[in-house]
Amino acid sequence: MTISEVSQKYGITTDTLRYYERIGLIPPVPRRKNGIRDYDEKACNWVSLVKCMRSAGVQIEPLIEYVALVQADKGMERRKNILLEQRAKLLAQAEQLRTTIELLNYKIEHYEEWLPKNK
Amino acid sequence: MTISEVSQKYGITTDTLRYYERIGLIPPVPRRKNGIRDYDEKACNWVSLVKCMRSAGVQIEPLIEYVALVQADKGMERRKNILLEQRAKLLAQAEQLRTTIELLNYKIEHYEEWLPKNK
DNA sequence: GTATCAGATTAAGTTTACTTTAAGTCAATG
DNA sequence: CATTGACTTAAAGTAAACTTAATCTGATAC
Repeated sequence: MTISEVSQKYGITTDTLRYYERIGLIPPVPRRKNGIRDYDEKACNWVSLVKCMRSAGVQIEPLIEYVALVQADKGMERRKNILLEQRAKLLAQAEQLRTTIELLNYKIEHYEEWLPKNK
Repeated sequence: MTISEVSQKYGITTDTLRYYERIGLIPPVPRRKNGIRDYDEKACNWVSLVKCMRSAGVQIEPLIEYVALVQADKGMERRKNILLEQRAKLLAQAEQLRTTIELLNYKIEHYEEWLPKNK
């Protein structure tokens, strides 16, 4: 799979895909002889994982550490801890989101009452 | 209320409070004769609102527009739309968060199974 | 009365996460 | 066989949201 196909499939620009690889957010992608990237299933799965994490707002730094540990096939405890830490953050974020959505619901209702009367 | 009291109350640095005011994210705060800010209840409520929105990830730009409209006491329709737009974004974000938390749950479980056996 | 400390302003600097630019390679098409 | 278009790298640039630095003012502590 070429980089532009992967780009299309996951909605990530080719620039960003190369950037992710360069900084170690995804492991090195297999290449053809001429140096052109040829994403296999494993590489795609990494892209998919990173896309999921990033669009939830997981930071790049901890992900880089995680990816490096998986590559080196070590640090199982540490890897689990990274996942636990990130999940904790996302849970807190979800809670904050809930609160703010409630507030917005309340405010929007207020406008709903007000607008028909005065318009 | 002084700026440092407000800072403590909401967990926002004084620098950030001044920054927010400067860019119009909160309306001008009342001052004492010597120019020192004296937050009244209204000002505090703005801080509280902005804190809530910002910690949920609502962008500054739309909030500035919203605050300006409220200040000018106009654009009710537009104001409501801003709130609707932001709520829609937060709902989408909440959904993405849910997906990613699920994925993390799954992965963490996997480590939970694996670790006791091999450690 | 002078030192220190909260508060003020303006402008420049920082961080995170990309994005764009510059410059080059290579395969295929007209 | 030149040109088009996708691919490559390295380095510089950008956007959003603060943060820090430099400098100043005025009130209270010793």
